[in-house]
Amino acid sequence: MPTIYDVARQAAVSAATVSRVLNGNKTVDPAMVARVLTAVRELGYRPNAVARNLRRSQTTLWAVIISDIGNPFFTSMVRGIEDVAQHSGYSVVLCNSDENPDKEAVYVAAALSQQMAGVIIASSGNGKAAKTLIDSGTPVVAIDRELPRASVDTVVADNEGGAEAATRHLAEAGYQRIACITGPEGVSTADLRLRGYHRVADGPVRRADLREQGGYDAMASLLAEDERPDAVFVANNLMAVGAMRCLAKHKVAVPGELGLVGFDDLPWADLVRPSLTTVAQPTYELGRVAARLLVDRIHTPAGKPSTIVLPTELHVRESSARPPAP
Amino acid sequence: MPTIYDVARQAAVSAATVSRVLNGNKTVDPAMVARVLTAVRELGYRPNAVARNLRRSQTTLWAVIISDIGNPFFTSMVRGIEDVAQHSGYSVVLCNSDENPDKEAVYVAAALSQQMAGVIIASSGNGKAAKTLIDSGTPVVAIDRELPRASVDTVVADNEGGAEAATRHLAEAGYQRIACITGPEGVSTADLRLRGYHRVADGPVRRADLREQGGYDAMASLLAEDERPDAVFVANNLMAVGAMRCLAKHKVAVPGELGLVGFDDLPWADLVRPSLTTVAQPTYELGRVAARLLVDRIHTPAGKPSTIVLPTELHVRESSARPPAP
DNA sequence: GTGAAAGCGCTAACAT
DNA sequence: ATGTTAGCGCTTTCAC
Repeated sequence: MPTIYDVARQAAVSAATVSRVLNGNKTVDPAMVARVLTAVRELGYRPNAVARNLRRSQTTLWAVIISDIGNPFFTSMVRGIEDVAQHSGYSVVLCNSDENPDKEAVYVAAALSQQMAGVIIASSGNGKAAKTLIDSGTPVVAIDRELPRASVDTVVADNEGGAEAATRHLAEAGYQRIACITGPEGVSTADLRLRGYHRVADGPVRRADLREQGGYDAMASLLAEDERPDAVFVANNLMAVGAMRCLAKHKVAVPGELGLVGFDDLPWADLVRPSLTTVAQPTYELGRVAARLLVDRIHTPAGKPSTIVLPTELHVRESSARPPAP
Repeated sequence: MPTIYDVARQAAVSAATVSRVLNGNKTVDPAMVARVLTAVRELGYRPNAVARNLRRSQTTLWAVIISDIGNPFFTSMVRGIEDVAQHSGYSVVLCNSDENPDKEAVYVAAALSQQMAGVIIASSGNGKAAKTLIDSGTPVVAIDRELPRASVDTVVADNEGGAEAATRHLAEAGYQRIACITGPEGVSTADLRLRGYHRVADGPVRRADLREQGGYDAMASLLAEDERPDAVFVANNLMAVGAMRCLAKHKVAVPGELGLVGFDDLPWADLVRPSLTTVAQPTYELGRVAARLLVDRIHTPAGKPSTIVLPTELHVRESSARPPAP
């Protein structure tokens, strides 16, 4: 790999001049610019970003730490982030923590030691890992999930309101005994959606990991209750799929015997049988807003952190239709 | 941020000793090790990975360049890669090229200038970008899609065989006029699956981008033919979803009026209405194998590249059921 | 407008 | 076993 000195020699200028040309410094003689550019092309020179980052003690990389790469919710969010990042001259590296706080800690440490320009994080833990980031002065934006006890820019959906709307929708359709399957305690989305549910209903509650299997198991446990619920609000899309699978397995008719609403839309919620009523979040927009906050924070490290709450939207489909009169 | 010299001063040793301790060099006095570790903790010291990378002129980072983060096929693959990487001491950064060769080129350039230890790539273009990588000596593994005109380790599924099996399945079910929707010319998966299809059938063919909308449009165009096909083999999962949407929109009964088979399974292929017959690939395994090849290649840069082909499996569901007798 | 020189933080010869 | 020293490739004062 040729270095900047090789280019300098080839173009018969100093390394400083090459650097200026490559960084778009306007005070360079056009003739020299041409010579440098030619030399760069001839040698196939590529600046060493590692050296540059060391010298500047910063990079143009963002770490985006998400908790489940298999969840379409996150992938759409990432798209939103990427689009803004690209426009603002940053590259995005994606880190998948897999709902595992240890993995998350590893990625946080990496972001730190790699001098990432900023981090967008949907924390799967108590935010302890994220705290190191913030303390170190790295610009951080929390997305989807709030960071407990941390003063940091945050972008979330209206979890409580969305959950309330979903539960109310079930109640108004005539369901009597509405249960709730939510995520682990301490994950802000899980707690807030449970709270929204509790504004309307007070049935049996299950906590599960936020994956399909968790939803399956939780639903199985609800079906085993003496007095079965006649509707369930599931606070996460993947768990809702798991719940549906469980209901299909146990031959429980949806919405005949049991009504179902999920939180987070799925790209194929309308194609499944029955089609799934969901609380949709503006995922792409969530990503865009978070990215814009991060850009601002990088430019103005001192400003006061802001929290932005985006509205949700209830998509009514078959799974929550009015139950047959008793 | 404290540097290694701050730690050295605090522990009253040299920076070299701190470095030795931190890198697990066994030839350090246990007493000094303790002193250094204490100092590290007291100062909250974190090694600067950028400086280390510069000095060692290499990193422990892999770039994984995929073409569509929204496709569950890729996310499962990435999991397989991550699991092996973690075991081998590497971290994975994910780059989403969005089926856009320009974006891909940007990420390839980044991987190069960031001195990535290796790259796993599912190229969305002609592999021109990837060529720069290989020429520079960066260890590269092609996954899912072959890199044309490049001698490089490769892991793919049996695209031709899988497509042949899918088409034969439709033919044996009694379908007479089987069409094919495949991807862009030059994308190896698209071309090979088309070839597999042609081993059995010779109906109308459409090429579309590999996304849902592409499948929708292609199906619409097939429906507009004078002589409508009575079955379609769709060479990609997302396009299959688009095709299903189109058929639902036009009220074409599946499998009553038209049989359908997709390539690449979907986590919810069994939940949609009708459930979708697919050619499943061992996605997770694809990732694991690619990662293992990359580890080997990093250790043995000179060895001869190998190509590994993993078998596919036909998952028969409702969408391809026998058509009603004419 | 251009070049010389210092230094980002770390590691690895080399010397002791 | 430990310290001294040089240098990875780049950017950025500071002179001229």
